[in-house]
Amino acid sequence: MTSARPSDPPSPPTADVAFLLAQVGAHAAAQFAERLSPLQLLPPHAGILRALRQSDGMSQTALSEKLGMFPSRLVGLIDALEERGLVERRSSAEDRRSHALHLTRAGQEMVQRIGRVAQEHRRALCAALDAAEQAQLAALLGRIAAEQQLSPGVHPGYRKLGKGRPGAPDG
Amino acid sequence: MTSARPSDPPSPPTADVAFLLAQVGAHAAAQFAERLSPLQLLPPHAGILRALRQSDGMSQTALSEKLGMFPSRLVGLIDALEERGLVERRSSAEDRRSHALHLTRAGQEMVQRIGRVAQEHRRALCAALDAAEQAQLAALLGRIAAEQQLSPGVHPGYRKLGKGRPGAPDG
DNA sequence: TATTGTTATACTCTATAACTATA
DNA sequence: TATAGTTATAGAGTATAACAATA
Repeated sequence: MTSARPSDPPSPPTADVAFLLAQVGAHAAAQFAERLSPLQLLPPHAGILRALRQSDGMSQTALSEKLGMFPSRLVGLIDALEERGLVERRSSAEDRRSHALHLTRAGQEMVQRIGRVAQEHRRALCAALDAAEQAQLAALLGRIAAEQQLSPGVHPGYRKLGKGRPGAPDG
Repeated sequence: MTSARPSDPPSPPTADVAFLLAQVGAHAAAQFAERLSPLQLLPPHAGILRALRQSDGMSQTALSEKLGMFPSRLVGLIDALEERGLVERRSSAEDRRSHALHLTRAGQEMVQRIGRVAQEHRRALCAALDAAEQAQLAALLGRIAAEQQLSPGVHPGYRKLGKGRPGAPDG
């Protein structure tokens, strides 16, 4: 693609902006998944850990709602995290049906490692841009995300859909 | 998300830029797929038509290479397009094994309709930004795409992977 | 009777492998 | 023997439905 210097006159918007968003976004997701694999985690695992760091002690139902995924899907993901000692299911005394989810010490450390991976990922992904430009990009994307009512920190790939098809490629 | 006014001092880059890219990108892809559904097309179909408009008469092998998908996957997709009279397989006289793929008149018209859908998609997706900001965003994304060596017009969701997992959510 | 979490099942998408017809 | 395209098979990933325990 051609780069645009600041002095270039602004060109009228084309549909390419939307395609570029989908293209670069899918690339970003794939790269992140790859960087995550040495930690033996899949992106949904990381999303769960991230959500728990933000609000520890959620029930599975609450978490599934927050992440927009089916409770049944959560089961296997949490199983894996619990087997590795990153997350703990504590059965509540009040309502013995529900499990409060807590990050263990190891889980908190894993969140730190994920953060470092994410930083390195950002660095490599945005190598073409300097710090100011990256901030500019973040600001533009943040405004789109807000206007499109995307929940902060929740990837659309987690969402459960009523009827429509899931997000297939292209954009 | 908070919006940043031009007067704000540039903040240092955070990993959020990468996540925002994946998040907004996945949203863009999902929205585009939804807008495409009235045309009875899936995103890969649109990708094929787009590629054929650019270089009409390719063989299926050449097309599969260009789009980064397996030839076997292409078969069903092209079947659907041919049944609807959008694409034509012309068997070559020289090498009767290979089929040259051509857009029909209806296929060319469908490409026009897809273009209009893409424009409307872009308009809705980038409603938060004015024309100059959209151009700015496109320029930044284009530089990332170039530096990351993404083929223009080719969505990573099409690619065939050797071993690594496909692009799961998050980012 | 309703709800939490779980298990079981089905469906979609796509990679891999086997096959045919040409070359 | 190799290649273009096709068909058949199998594996992820995830939604839907059925279920057990508790409320």
